[in-house]
Amino acid sequence: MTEHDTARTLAHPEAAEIRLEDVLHALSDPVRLSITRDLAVSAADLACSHFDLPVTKSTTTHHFRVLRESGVVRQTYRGTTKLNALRREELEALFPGLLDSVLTAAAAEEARLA
Amino acid sequence: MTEHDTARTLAHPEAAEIRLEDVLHALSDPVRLSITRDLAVSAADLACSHFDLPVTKSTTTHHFRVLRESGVVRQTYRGTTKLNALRREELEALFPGLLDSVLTAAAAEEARLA
DNA sequence: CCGCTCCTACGACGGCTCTCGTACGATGGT
DNA sequence: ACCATCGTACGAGAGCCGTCGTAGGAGCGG
Repeated sequence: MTEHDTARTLAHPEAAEIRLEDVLHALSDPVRLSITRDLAVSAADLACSHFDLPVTKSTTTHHFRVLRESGVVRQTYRGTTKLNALRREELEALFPGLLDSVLTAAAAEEARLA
Repeated sequence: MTEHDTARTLAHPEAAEIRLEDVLHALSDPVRLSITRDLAVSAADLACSHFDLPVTKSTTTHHFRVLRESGVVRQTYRGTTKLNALRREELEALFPGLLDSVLTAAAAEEARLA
């Protein structure tokens, strides 16, 4: 290891390549929506292992890949852990208000069903 | 026919039964998003046959059912034709700003890719 | 009554999705 | 050097999804 940024890199779509349908599809899964909400309220990036999800690690990996490939999150390796961050600014520039309204809607629905 | 509202009725979810994940999933399909956009800019309700979609009638029926069962549209029979209307007020009450931001995002993406 | 149009039902097919288990690579600490 | 931890890859299975064709029901107009 020459540096600590020798980390493997992950394929992310450019902002211009992000497709609305893919974002909506990514957010239409309960597990992924939950991940997205957790990221939204967290100040710092979160490691995959920080999430308490009702699925196995294999499935968790799958969901994070869907979120990354759809452009919802950006992932970077940091040692053995992988950090996740919402691509807020980019999504806001592409689809103004969309992410916020989905997050608000998710919170409203949770409150409504509780 | 005793009246012209002898029309068969269709099962719609109550407002309280509408689930965010179902709405997002409904809107994540290009055909259904296109239908939704057309309904949004139309003053009156639109018959299924008014849409020029790249799929057969069978598939069109399927997509309208997904939209109806997810709570995005309300469908009523009017003679032989079936009229479709967005459930704007109900969706706005449940998920404020969501539909508008999706519609705006779809328009933005269309402009961006053109 | 007959036909026309609009839409539906059903079955089918290919493909994608969500899920898992097991086995493995990569990193960092001891 | 070793091992523990974190995440990945791969294969597999069950189920859903989008698509179609064909056949048929419901209503309208003649």
